[in-house]
Amino acid sequence: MDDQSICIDELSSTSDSISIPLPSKSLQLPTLPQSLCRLGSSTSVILDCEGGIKAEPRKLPSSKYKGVVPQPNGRWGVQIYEKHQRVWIGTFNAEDEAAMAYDVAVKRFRGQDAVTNFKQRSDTEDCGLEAFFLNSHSKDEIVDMLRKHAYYEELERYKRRYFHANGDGKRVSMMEALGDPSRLGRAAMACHILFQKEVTPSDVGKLNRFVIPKQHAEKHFPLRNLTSPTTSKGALLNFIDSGGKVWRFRYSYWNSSHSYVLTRGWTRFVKEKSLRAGDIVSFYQSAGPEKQLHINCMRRSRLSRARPVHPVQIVRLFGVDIFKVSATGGGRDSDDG
DNA sequence: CATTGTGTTGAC
DNA sequence: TCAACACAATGG
Repeated sequence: MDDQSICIDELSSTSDSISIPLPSKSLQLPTLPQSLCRLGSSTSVILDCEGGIKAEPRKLPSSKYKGVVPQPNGRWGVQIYEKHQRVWIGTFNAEDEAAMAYDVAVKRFRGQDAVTNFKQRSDTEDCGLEAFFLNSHSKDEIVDMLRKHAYYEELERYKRRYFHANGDGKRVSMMEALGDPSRLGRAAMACHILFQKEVTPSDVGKLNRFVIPKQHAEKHFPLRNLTSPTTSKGALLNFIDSGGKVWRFRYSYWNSSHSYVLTRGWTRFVKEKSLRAGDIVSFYQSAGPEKQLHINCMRRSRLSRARPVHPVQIVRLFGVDIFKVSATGGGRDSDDG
């Protein structure tokens, strides 16, 4: 039951060509995850083909990693699927290297919370930077880097810029880290803010409803032509929070109070987020064909107390809120909420 | 020529 | 969506 009947033709004198020695240090891969040192690629075992001398059908050893497929020459191909179509990520000598390439691709294609082969780093700053780097490039660009085995080189280059600007130990904002404004422009397009609201006591009370200011509702959530299933009872809208969790609310118009509201599911959100009156709830939408809606909330703090919530520009990127404070304001900006 | 990565199919 | 398989396209 063990085998997948892996028979490698050893007809040729080239003993086993399957186990590829890791290219000692082909590229300084960033701290290969510990978890990958198991089983390895020891699939060079030759299973006895009972009595059979017949030439075996060269069966390629399948990879234990997602998105990784064996190549006839013992190398490993990487592919990801999107919209019924395969996107080829490239070929790699090491199976682990291939698996990591898939992880990079899948994070770019499906977001930070996508299923990956390896456990992702827990370093917040590092992850934030990589997320930013990833999403500052198109999918094509990322795929190109991976194909050319230049992704980590490029990423390190980007990080060096960041840490250099940060040389004296002072923290800099993501804004500054970007350096290239055009990059920010493109990245910011990935997700833009629709509107914010300071929640009222009744929004977090027992009514299980959140009132969306009419102007914002009609502008961003027109009930008429929503793509979601819309009935007389309203529509179901999905929102993704900063942790990648999906929240589904019923969205409808209450004739009695002439207001647009989120109802079913709202209390659950309030409870999990420990939402309190005065907190700020923000709504975002990703650009592109997806138009995915996002929701995020934050404790009333310096931000909203100093000002009536309005004057601060916020761009939410990849789970990170980026605050652009007017130069005339505090003078220095700071991230780290 | 070696190798890539596309065409295709069938499972989940 | 996904990988297994076959093999045409690729390019050095």
